Amino acid sequence: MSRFNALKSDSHWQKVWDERRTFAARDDSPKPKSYVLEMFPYPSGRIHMGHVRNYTMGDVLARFRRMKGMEVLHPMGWDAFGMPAENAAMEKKVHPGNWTRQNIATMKAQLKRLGFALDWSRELATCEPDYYGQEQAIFLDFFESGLVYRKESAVNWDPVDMTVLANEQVIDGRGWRSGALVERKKLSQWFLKITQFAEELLTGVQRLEHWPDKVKLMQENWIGKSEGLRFRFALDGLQLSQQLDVAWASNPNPDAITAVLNQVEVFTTRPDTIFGSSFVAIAADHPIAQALAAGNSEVQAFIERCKQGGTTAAELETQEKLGFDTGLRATHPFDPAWQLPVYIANFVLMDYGTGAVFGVPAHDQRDFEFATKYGLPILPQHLPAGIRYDAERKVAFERDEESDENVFYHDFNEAALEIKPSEGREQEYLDPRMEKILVDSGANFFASIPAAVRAVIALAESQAWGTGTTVWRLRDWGVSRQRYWGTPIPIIHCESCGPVGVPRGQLPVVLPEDVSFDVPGNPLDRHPTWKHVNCPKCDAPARRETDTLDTFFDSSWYFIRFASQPADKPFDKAVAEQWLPVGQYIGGVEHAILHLLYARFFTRALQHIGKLDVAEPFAGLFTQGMVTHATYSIPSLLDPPQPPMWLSPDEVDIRPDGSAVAKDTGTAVDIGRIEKMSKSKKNTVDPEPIVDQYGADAVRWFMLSDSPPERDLEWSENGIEGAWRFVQRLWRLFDGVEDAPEAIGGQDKDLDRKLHRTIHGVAGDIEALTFNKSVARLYELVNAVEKAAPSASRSNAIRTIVRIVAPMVPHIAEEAWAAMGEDGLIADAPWPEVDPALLVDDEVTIALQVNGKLRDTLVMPKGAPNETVEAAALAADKVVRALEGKPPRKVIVVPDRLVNIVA
RNA sequence: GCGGGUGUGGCGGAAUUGGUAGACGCAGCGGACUCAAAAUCCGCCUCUGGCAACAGAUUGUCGGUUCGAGUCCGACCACCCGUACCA
Repeated sequence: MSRFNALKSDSHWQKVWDERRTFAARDDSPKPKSYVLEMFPYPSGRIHMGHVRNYTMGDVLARFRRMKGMEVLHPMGWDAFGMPAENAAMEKKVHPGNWTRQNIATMKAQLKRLGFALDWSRELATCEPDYYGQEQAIFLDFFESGLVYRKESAVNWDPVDMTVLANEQVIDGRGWRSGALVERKKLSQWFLKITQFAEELLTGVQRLEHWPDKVKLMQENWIGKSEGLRFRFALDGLQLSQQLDVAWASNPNPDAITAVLNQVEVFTTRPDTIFGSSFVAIAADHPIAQALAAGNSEVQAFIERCKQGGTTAAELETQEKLGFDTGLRATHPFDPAWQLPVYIANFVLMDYGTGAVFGVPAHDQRDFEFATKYGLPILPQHLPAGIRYDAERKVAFERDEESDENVFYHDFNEAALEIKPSEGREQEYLDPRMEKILVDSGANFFASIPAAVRAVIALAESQAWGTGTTVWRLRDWGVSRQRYWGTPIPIIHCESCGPVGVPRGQLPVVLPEDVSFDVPGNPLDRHPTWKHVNCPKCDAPARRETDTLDTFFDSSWYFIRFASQPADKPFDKAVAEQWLPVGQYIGGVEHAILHLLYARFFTRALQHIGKLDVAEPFAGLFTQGMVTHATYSIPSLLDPPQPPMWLSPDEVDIRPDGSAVAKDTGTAVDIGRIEKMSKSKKNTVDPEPIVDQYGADAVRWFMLSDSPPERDLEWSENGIEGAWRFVQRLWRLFDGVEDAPEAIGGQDKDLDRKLHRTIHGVAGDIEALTFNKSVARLYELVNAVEKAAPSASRSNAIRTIVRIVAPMVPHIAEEAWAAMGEDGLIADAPWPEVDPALLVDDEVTIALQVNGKLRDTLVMPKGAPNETVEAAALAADKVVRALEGKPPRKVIVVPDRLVNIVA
C-alpha cells in the first residue's frame, strides 16, 4: 500500500489546474453565475494563518459551487497601497513600490502552494497605474457630480516631526517616533458625501437577508439616525459685556461677533428632559467659542487646551470632562427668568448636531460627570411608572406588593442614572410643566420616552421656537491623506479657477518614483517638480494636489474591477452587472463597519451617477473570526517611553514556568494580550514551513477543523498532526478501495444511510460555512466505513467520499480520482446526489425523565403513538425505581424524543 | 466612554434552535503488533463518591420563567473586535 506524497501531488495538480485554466471564470458561460470573494489581502510581507483561514473557507465554497454546476468567479488581488510600505521605506531604505511588489510576488507564490481555485487571470494590485488610474476617473466622476467637496477637518499633528500622524501612530497621546505630545490640527481636505446616502444605506442594510445580524446592527448604530429637536436659546448680552476684556472691546468687527453671540442653536434627542437642563455646552470650535477667543486670552488658552490629544473617538470620550464658563447666560425657552450658564466643553463635538447641547445631568452620564465637577444642579425629570420620588429626601422608592414595604433606591441626586428606563416602559414625568405638555398633547399622564419627545417637538413647532430634525451620527468620508504611497487625487489647484479636475486624457496621474523618505512628512509635497503644473482651464501656473486617497477608497470598488477590467474605463457596466452583486463575501469582523460601509456607499454613488445599476455590492456576507496569538515585546526603558520592540512567536522561547525569553539574547520578554495577528505587533505565524512539512491538504483540513469559522481562533500547532493523519487515512481508504460496487454486490443499509446523511449534511454545512461540522461528519463517516465489511455499499461510499472531500482537500481528491480511473478532473466533477429516502431513520431513541432528570432511554419505532411510548416509559425498571411508588402527577410526551414524568 | 460579540471537560468544540450536555478531534492513559521505534489497530478518558450497580454535581457568576434551560428573561464579571488616518 502506498503512502500519499503530499508535496509531489500538490505541485502536480496545481500545475495541471494552472495549465488547463481550470478556474478561469467565463463571462459568457451559460451556467448560473456565482461570485465568491474573500477580502483581498494587504501585501504585508508573507501570508499568515489568518489569510489561510480566510481563503480556505472561500475556496471550499467556490469549489463546492463549481461541483454544483455553477460558473464561479473567485478572484484574487492586492490591497497594495498603505502606510507599512512607507514605514519600510524609512526603515530599510527601499522604495515602497519595490517593497510592495516583492511582497506580492512572495505572497502569491505562498497562496499558490495552498491550491486555491482562483482565477489568477483577473489578478490586480491597487498600486498599479492601470488600477488607480481608473480609480482617478471615478473620483473625477464623483467630483463632477457634486459628491466631493472640501472642508476643514482635524488631524493628529506631531509638533516635533511637523507631520500628520495616523491614529495608529499615536501611542498614549504621543507621536510614535518623536514621543511628542500630539495635538489636533485643522487641514483643508477632500470629503465624499456619504451622508447624502445615509437614509438608503440604513434601509438598505436592514434588507440584506444574508448578512449577519450583528453586522447589520453595528452598521445601523454607526449610521445612527436620531430624531430630535433643534431650537435656539437667546443669549444674554449684558453679562457678556462684563466678561469682555480690553482686547475684545478693540475688536475691529464687533457687530458680526455680537450677531453670532446673540443666540445659540442646540440639538437634543431628549427634548422631554428640557426642564432638567442645568447648562448649555458648546464645542471648542463652535463659532461662539471662536468669537469669544478672538477677544479673550483665557478663552483662547482654554480652546488651545481642548486641542491637546489625538482625534480618536475613544480618546475624546474618555478624556477628563473640561468646561469653561463663558459668562454668557442662555434663557430657557419656557421661562425667561431661568438662566443657564454657557460652557465651552471638550466633550461636545462640532461635527454632530449643531455643535451645542443643553446638559441634563440627571439623565445623561457625561452631563452628570460635568455637573458634579462644576457644581451644577441635577434635576430628575422622570421615573419608571411605579417608582416614586421623594423630592424632599431626594430618594426614589418602589412599593413592594408582597411585603407591602418601600424598597428604596439610591439617593437620586447621587445616582440618578441608575434607575434606567427600560424599553417602552411608561415614565412618570415629575415637572408639572412637562405634565401639562403631555396632557395637552393628548398623551396620557404617563408616557413612554418617545411619546414625550414627540409631544415636546410638536409643541415647539406649533409655538415656532424649534423644529423636529433628523440627525445622523454618520459623518462625511474624509479621503485626503498626507502621504506618498496612495492614489494621487487627480485635482489641480488654481489661484483663479479653484480646484480643477485633471483632464481625463492626462490620467493616470502617476506617482513619481524619485522620492526620498529621509525626512518625515509627505514626499509628494517636497518633490521639486511634480506638483508644479499649469491650470487645465486658464493655463496659469498652478499646484497639483499632493494628498493621496484613503486606501479604503481603493478597496471600495475592487470587486467591480474583478468582474470586468477593460483597459479604457473602470469597468464595463453590462459585464460587471452579470456578476454582481457578490454572492458570498468573506472577511474578518474587523471590517464590519468601515470597509463594508464605504463599499456600500461607493456602489450606491456609482448607481446614483448612472455608471452601474447595482445597489448593494455584497448579497451575502460572512464575517470570520480572527486568528489570534499572544504578543511578545521588550518594553522601552527610555523616557519619554518609545514604543516597545515586538518579537514574533518564533523569536521567543516559552519556559516551563510560563515566562518568555528572547531566543537569541535570553532577555526577558513581556507576554502581551492575545490579539489578532498583525504585522505591526509581529504576532503572525507563517504557514509555509507547515505546508512544507504536511502539504496543502493537511493545512487546509486543519484550518477547517474544530473552530467555528465565525469565532476567533487562538493559533496553536496542536492538531495539525491529527489533520495530517486524517489525510493519510483517506489515502489508505482510497488506495485500498475494493472493486467497483457492481462487482462486489451486497448492501449495507446503515452505511448507505450514513453516507447520504453525510452528503446532505456537508452540503448544508458548506453553504452555511460551518466547516467544523462537516469535518466532524466526515470523521464519523470515515470511521464507519473503516469498520464496515466489504460490500457494494462500502465500495460506493469510498468512491463518493472522494467527491465529498474534494472541495476541502482537493489535491488528494484529484490523485484518488485519477487513480480510480475516473475521467477528467475532480474539480469539474458533479457533487454526489442525495437519496432523500435514506435521510430518515426508522428507529428513534427516546429519553425517559423523572422530574426532568434523565433515568433511562428507550428505543422505539419512529412515529410510535404517544400512549404506547408512555406505557413503555412507565414500565421501565429505572423509571419505576426513581418513582419510588409515587403516582405520576403528569406525563409529558414529546413524540420521537422524550417522556418526562412529573411525580 | 460608546457600539457589537464571545464564555460548555486538560484543550478546540458539538448539541436537531426549549427536550438524553460533552458528538467529532487534540492531548493523555492502558493494551496489541515490533528485537526496538515509527506507523497502525483496540480500549479508557467532565468532576466527586463507590470494586461495581449506581448516586450526586456540572455549560463565566447570581437570580428568574418552565414539566424541562447551554439555549428564553434580568443583573453582573472577564475577554475580544470596532470607534471614522492600521488594513
